[in-house]
Amino acid sequence: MPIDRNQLSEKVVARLTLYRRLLIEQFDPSRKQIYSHELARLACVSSAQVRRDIMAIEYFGMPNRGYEVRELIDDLSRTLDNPDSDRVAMIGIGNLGRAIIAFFNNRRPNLKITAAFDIDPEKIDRVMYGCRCYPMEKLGDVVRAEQITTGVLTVTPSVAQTVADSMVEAGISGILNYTTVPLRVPPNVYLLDRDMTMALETVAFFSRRCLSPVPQLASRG
Amino acid sequence: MPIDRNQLSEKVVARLTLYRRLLIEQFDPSRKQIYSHELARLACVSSAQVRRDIMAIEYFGMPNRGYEVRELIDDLSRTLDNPDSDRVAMIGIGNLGRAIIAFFNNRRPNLKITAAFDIDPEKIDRVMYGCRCYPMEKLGDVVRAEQITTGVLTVTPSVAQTVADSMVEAGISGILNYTTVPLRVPPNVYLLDRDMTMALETVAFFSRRCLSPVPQLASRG
DNA sequence: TAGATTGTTAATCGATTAACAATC
DNA sequence: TAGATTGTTAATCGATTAACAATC
Repeated sequence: MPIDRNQLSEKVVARLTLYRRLLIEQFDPSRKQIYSHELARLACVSSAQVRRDIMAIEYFGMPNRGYEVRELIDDLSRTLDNPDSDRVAMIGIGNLGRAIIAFFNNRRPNLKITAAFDIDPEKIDRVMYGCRCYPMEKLGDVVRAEQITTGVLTVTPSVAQTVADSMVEAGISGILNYTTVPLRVPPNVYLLDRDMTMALETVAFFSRRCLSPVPQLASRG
Repeated sequence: MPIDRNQLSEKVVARLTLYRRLLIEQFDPSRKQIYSHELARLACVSSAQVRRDIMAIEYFGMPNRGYEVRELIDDLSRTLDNPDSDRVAMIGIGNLGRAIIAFFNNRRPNLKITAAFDIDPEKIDRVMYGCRCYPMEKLGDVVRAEQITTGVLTVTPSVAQTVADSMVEAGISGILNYTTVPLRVPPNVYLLDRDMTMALETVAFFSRRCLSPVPQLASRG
């Protein structure tokens, strides 16, 4: 029975992607099995957390034997991956946009940013790290033609909401927002805000007292 | 009576920094008062959320009058700002590190990255956006000399934990982690993980769920 | 069998929402 | 005074933790 995607929370999905990466990249490949506490150590979470997350994708281990690594990776991929592979667009090619493209298209071949958009005429038609830059007006056309579902937003604050609106109109249903502007999107579009200013100000605040904030651990992602 | 910093959660602090920025940058400066629902609209949160957050810093508005903007900004600053201004270091000057330095030292004068560290000899002693680059071995000395409390980590995954350890040893008590490695830090050090890979994979996952054959247009405007 | 690990259930905790009373 | 907004209290919801039973 396939997993119900809608049952998985943002945090769970984020941790599951981490578990898979750790299993592939960091776990001793000669080992066939892994215990929850081993994975927990790598991911810096509790072992109960790991077990609960894995149960959420309906894969089950064996008492005192742990989890079959190969099977676990496969089940994680079945849940996390799109059969038709995701296409991602970068909107805004400033310093940050370029850095993110370089970051992904160097290291993570399974998650590729295929198109980029900017208003600067000098950048149009350039290709960086296998990613071509189009003029902003072409956003709708390219997104539809290449069936892009996800967009990373790094434009200047003043146009952030406007550009986000046209992304939604073009059919993008997931936005990773690196601008400093809180975005308003319809409920059927998934939005993740990664405001760097807020992040650094928050860290600076808590670093002063050398005391962790009261509630939960810092959220990953 | 001063606010107890330790009572404020990570999320509340993040929203408070956002409210302050919105009040300063986006709110009509001729208006003396603001209602919670106005601020809520700018921040894309509920008005109850705004009221609760503001109550957390023990500033109180008046029924049917709202909040005094000037007083509210001052009280936010009293809670959020360090009297001696925070000093931030960037550790690792790749594409991402440079982009973040440019981002902050251009736009946000009140939060300056004063020192950078890298192992590449070519980068040593260069100055970018008012931020000087030192060799990694000088980390401890510079951090102590400049009284740096906060660090942004953008080094390659293989050395992330080692470098984080030396940051902690140097006296840094807040780390903003942009690497893909979950870090282990002592409980008296505040850690915020901002793994871009996890973020993009999570957005890609949920954008699929939202995908509908006929994309719904934004209902607003 | 004994010990370790797994999955399950109940308890706890925090954050958000809803309902309401207070007040300008 | 009436209406709108504020602060307070109770209810709800979700996530995590703790205690326990099952099993290899």
